Amino acid sequence: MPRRGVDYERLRLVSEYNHLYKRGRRAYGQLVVVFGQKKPQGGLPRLGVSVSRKVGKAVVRNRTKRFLRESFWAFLSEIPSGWDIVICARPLIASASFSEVRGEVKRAFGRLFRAN
RNA sequence: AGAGCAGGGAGGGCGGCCGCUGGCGCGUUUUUGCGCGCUGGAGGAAAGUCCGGACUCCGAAGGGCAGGGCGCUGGGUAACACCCAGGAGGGGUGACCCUACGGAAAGUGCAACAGAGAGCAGACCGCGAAUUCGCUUAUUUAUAGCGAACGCAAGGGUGAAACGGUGAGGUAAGAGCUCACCAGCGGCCCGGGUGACCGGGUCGGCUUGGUAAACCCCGCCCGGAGCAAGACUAAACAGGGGGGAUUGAGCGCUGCCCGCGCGAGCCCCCGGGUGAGUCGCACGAGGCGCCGGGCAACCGGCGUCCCAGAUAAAUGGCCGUCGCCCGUUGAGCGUGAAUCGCCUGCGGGAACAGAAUCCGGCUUAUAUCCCUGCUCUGACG
RNA sequence: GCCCUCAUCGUCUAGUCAGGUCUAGGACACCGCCCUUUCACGGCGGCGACAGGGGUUCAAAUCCCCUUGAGGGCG
Repeated sequence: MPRRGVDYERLRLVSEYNHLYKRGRRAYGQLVVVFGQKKPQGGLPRLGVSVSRKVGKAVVRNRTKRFLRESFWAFLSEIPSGWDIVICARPLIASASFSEVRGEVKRAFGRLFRAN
């Protein structure tokens, strides 16, 4: 398995999230909504995760975020470089297992990158 | 063996691969950063935010009113609405459990419906051969009967609640009207206890209801906001518009007053910009062990340990194995027979729940398992 | 994270502070009947709620405590 410690970064600024929500490309699923856009300057792919209180309590939200990050790392090699990704959880994800979440993210990524 | 009471504890272990995050060291790099190694990384409730503090700012934390909280006694504590010990009342056969448990003869208020009457109460049915009047019998009186006035509150009935209970005397009928005992209230005295209170004696008037999680009275406590508090650095926008007040105005920490402070340019609203980083931020009323004091909560001494610190926010994913629980396979074993236990194979399950300034409590949620002490019932000895 | 507010028929609300005439009132909606040739309007009647649990009280939508669910503010 190739080493993948370095090859992504995290989104940290509120303005970057808002920019993706307004300008980014979207892919809707039952459990998640994925926003994405290619940065003009390129670089490493960056991930942001958003889980609102509507999803559930703190335990559920934390588990959901871990599932989403784990899914992102699983398909990191399929993401073209220079993309910013935000994965938003939808309320139904609270009762899903990890394999279901991973499948959802895989399908959403497929739709998101299909045009490229 | 069954049922139960009280207290305490655990909240899966080990290993592999891939990852996340804090610290330290080394290497590399102009720096940000990156790599490697070592090491730390959720809970008993981290939760609800219901109390109490620490801490920070508001002026140095002042006074009064208003407002809020608490409420048997003694102790513990930084503090508490918490904890410990005790008292009283109530519940349970019992082990034990529960209690916002000051004051209703300081005052005000409230009590629907029903009922005669609901707070210095009242008379519907009823009771009444005393007293007065009328009528009937009747010459009149007496007697008897009926009705009314009047007297009474024992009995019936209403209600959540009806102004002590039982017995005797008393009376026309009755009534603490009188007496005995009992219950309850108040005063005084004696004894025990730090105290709440307990035990006993004596005297008194004969009884004086409920509600204070209604207002209130009494005693004690509380200034307000909250780490998104607050301090600093950097960057950026603007140097704007409207209004107020104009000399003891205005402002300064909830409402008012006093007091105090600032005080010539101030205040309020609108609009605009940045919304990045450092500190606060983890050594503390700290954990563990031993000894001593105390019934206990807890306190003191000594030794030892450093044990999460993010900021779109860290503990996860996959797998192996052992242990636990549930279901099930087996002409297996205890065993003679099992629905009981053990072994074996297969399948499934493992709760409540995730630190965000930090502590002490309370409350609520919690699969399963373990330990200690005690009670009741049944059987056997 | 910290600090607040609210919860009543299907919907919007009155009543809550000062507990009792509350088997909780009104409007819209819904159902049935009347009116009309029919629909609408109008009239009459009906259905239908105190978020859940406990406590105080003779008595709780109202007072107190806990839980649950919505909504808001603070950098």
